[in-house]
Amino acid sequence: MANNQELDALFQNLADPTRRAILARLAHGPATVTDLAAPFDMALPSFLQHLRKLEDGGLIETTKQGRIRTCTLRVGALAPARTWMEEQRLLWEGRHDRLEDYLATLTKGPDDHG
Amino acid sequence: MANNQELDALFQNLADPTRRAILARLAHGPATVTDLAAPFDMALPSFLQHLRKLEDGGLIETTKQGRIRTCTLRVGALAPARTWMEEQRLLWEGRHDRLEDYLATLTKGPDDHG
DNA sequence: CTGATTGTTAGCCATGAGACTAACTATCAT
DNA sequence: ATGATAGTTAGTCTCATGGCTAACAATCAG
Repeated sequence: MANNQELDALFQNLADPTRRAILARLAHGPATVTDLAAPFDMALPSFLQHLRKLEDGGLIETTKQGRIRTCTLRVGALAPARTWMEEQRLLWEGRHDRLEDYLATLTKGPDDHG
Repeated sequence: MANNQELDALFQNLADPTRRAILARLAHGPATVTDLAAPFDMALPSFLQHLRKLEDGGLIETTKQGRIRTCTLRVGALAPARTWMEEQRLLWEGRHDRLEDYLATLTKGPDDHG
């Protein structure tokens, strides 16, 4: 099971549309900073902050060669998030059995003014 | 495909450990505000803000009966997030074919200081 | 060396998140 | 009515986020 803080950072990273778009674009293959930044109506330094967050969160890797920095997706970085969601779904499904049971206790309560 | 803003709010909601814990707890069945709040070392108003965020984000539903507010999970609320991740994964896997190709272009570059 | 390209750093600013206390409302029990 | 219980509202505080400009560093082309 992933650490709480890891999930915090992961979901936090995914909570931004710019960063999700970056990931989606990188999914098609590596790209340079300038190429990545082009579609966004945003100053470069602002954009770099997003890249840094993604890198800090382990979602991408970057390497610099000359003045060109190339960004690559870190496949598998999303795994902890998927795992958490899967756990949730299993719990929810397990709960279905008990739902009817719970509803029964409600109608048996001392007062239902409907 | 889910809207960007919907995903923003969804992932933002999941980026907090308190809120994830609330969801995990609710996965076992509905609970009242006080019951939910008990395990957290946090003032009630602070806790309520989390509940409100979850409700605003459509992750939970709440109903009040007398002075008791009962919170319930909204099953399926996580679906857009799961869908986005699944899309990502498909893209990544599709990319694998082209990875070797890409690496080939690198080694053919003007300079590899390896 | 000069200048363009590519990225980086530093510093500023507005906003929102997430916590708190204090005071309040509404319900239930007696 | 009184008081306890359950939740709410209002207002404050601090810090992180995400944007900007301006200036800088480093590399490549000529």
